[in-house]
Amino acid sequence: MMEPRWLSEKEQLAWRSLNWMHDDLVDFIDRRLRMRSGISSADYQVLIHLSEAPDGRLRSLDLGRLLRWEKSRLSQHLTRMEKRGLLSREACPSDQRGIDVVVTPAGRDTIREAAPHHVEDVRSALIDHLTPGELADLSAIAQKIQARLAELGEEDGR
Amino acid sequence: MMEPRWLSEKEQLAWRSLNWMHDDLVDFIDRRLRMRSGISSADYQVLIHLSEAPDGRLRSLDLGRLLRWEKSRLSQHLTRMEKRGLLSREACPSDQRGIDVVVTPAGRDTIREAAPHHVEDVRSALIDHLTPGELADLSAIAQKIQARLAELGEEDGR
DNA sequence: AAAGATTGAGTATTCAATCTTG
DNA sequence: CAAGATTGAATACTCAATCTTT
Repeated sequence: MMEPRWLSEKEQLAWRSLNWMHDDLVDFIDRRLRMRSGISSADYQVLIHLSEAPDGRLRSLDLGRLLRWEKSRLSQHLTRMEKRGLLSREACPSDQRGIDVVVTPAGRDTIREAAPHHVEDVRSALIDHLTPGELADLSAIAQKIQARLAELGEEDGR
Repeated sequence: MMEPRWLSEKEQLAWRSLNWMHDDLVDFIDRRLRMRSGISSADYQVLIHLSEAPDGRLRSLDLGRLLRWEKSRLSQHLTRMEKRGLLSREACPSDQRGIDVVVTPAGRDTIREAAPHHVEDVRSALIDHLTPGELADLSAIAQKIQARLAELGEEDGR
């Protein structure tokens, strides 16, 4: 068996830094949202997608695609948000199997209050703290890795 | 109230790409570890730190610092790994309040089998797929953001 | 009282099984 | 049977309360 190509110091640092940075970033954003607006990052994503859709309404299937969530995760999360009065579920007119998810007035109020602060947090932690060049580099690298992972995912599934 | 500085298309893309990339990356790494070696990424991190420590032994407190985990998360995770025979807990000689965590022979076998494949996965998904320049950029940006988040964390706590 | 660690309750996420409609 | 969605069980993480030792 071949001797494995272990990671160099630099490579280890890159891998660890990426993971730590992202953990810290997600932690920061989530904490700020919960403290100020009483919602999680997941809640925020759901509400943003709904509030940007025509009539604040989206088919559950489409919402799931936008969020890139598994169907059962979405279903459980919608149940919790519905209980809190942030959204409601209605029968889908075109396909009786589907469900329409609709943001409530309370949900609109919540996202209208939360969004400006959330954007400021993303700016102060990430966007405004990098040079335009760094931000462009980061964006390009992220997309390159994503494309690579899509390749690898196809290999796995084949 | 001031009109919020919404994110531009480019800024949104950077923010979304970073999140998607990291989610996909974590998913890929975790799935490969579970399929091939029967352990999660969290298990892997615990075992790596233990197996690199003298005598495969680490104080719970130190292990927690290395992992950057909350103490209760660590405790619950150690309980599960202990049940599976990957590690054991022993009384700490120097401080009766502390606990020593020790990797078992089974734990050593597991990590010895898993590590080379894991490193290959990190290489194929991230390291080897980027140019040295891109990797250096990514590493530098990640560290810069981490430093920024540490600043912001202090502001919050103050 | 503070430090190190564990426990139990509440919340999230995933997987498999199920149910209804196309 | 396939597609869209829900449910229940199993696992994971967080928070607050607790216990023991310093």
